[in-house]
Amino acid sequence: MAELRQRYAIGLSPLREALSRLVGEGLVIAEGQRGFRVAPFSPEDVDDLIFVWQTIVEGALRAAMARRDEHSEAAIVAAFHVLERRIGCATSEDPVARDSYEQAHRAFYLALTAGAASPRATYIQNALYDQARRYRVLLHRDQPDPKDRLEGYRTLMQLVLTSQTDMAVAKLREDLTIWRDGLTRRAGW
Amino acid sequence: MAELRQRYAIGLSPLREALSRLVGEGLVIAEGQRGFRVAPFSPEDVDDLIFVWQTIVEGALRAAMARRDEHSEAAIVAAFHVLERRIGCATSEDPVARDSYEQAHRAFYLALTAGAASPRATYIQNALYDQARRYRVLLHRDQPDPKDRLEGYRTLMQLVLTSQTDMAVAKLREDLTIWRDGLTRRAGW
DNA sequence: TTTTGAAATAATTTCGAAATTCTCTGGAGG
DNA sequence: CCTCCAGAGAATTTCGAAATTATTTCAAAA
Repeated sequence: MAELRQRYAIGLSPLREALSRLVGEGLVIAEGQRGFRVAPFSPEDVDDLIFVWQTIVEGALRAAMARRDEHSEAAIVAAFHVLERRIGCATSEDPVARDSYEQAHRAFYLALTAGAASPRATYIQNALYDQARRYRVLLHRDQPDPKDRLEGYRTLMQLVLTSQTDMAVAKLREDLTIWRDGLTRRAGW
Repeated sequence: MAELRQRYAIGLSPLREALSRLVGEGLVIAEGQRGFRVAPFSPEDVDDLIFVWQTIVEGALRAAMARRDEHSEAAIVAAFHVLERRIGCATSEDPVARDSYEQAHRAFYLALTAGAASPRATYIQNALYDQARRYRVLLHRDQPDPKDRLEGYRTLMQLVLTSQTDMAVAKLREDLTIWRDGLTRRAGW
């Protein structure tokens, strides 16, 4: 705690409060009278993360697509457009540029399910996205070609926009499986 | 804050920390420099709550049933047994007795999906259960006959134990719909 | 009469120190 | 040689006061 206090130049109270909220988001674990610690990494944790993400996104996506909202569809196209412009930043060395890509990437996935109009699903997706980031950085060096990834997102978007629900869900599942396998190989699990 | 500090006889630090964690569980909302407040009630919130609950439980239930774990099945039977013994406390006036029923009720639902072995799904289900409690108390006076409810749970359990996945999911969905309609009628929405 | 602005009030937020709790070390007993 | 227990040390946790920020009130001007 002393180290963190110095690093961020704040007192104990705001530090404890920040950590408490990170507990709620699953990034930090608190044990009574034993302080806070970073949530542990493990292959099982990755599987769990992917399982819940898959479940929530599939549910939200089906709900969103069942509604067929015009405004939501426009938002998806808009989010993809931004993602397209920033795809080049995905492998950048500049943290600011990479962050701008990550933001667009998150926004794209959120836009896909925004039509479900579920604040809780959005909140959970955001939390899971942050949790996945801890593993994503492990893959930073060896990622697939940005161009290919973009085409994957385009395919997904088009499946959503043309109401091919099951195909879209399958595409999501496929992407997650690829990601998981890449991570598993990279980490040597 | 002064009132809460008096009520629980604690200082500001633990109070703030407790509220921060409730933020993570969705029971409290924090606005910067404007303090904490109780998360608002609304018909839309009920719909969202039910939607996410339905999504998570369905996903976890399918995963759990796909595994067909012997130990998990035994845990379900055990949890139902406890629920059966405490069903009488459901409409009790004694808060302690009612709490023991609620505990068994929660444990039963958690047991159904425990086979999925997903810490995150369990965490989310617990959080949603706590959130639903805020609405459940509104229905406390006029609840269906405990005996009928117990039979509903028994049916659900048997569907799970006999691997009738789709039927079990349908039963869950039906129960939620009934609950929602009862709540909507009771609150005059 | 309505609006604007400033002072007063009341809230949230932060800080540093005190109190409690846990962990580690060293030694005695089995 | 291993186990158990007590004391010193280091951590977390809590407290009350100070500082910051938001809200309300009241008066003056448009």
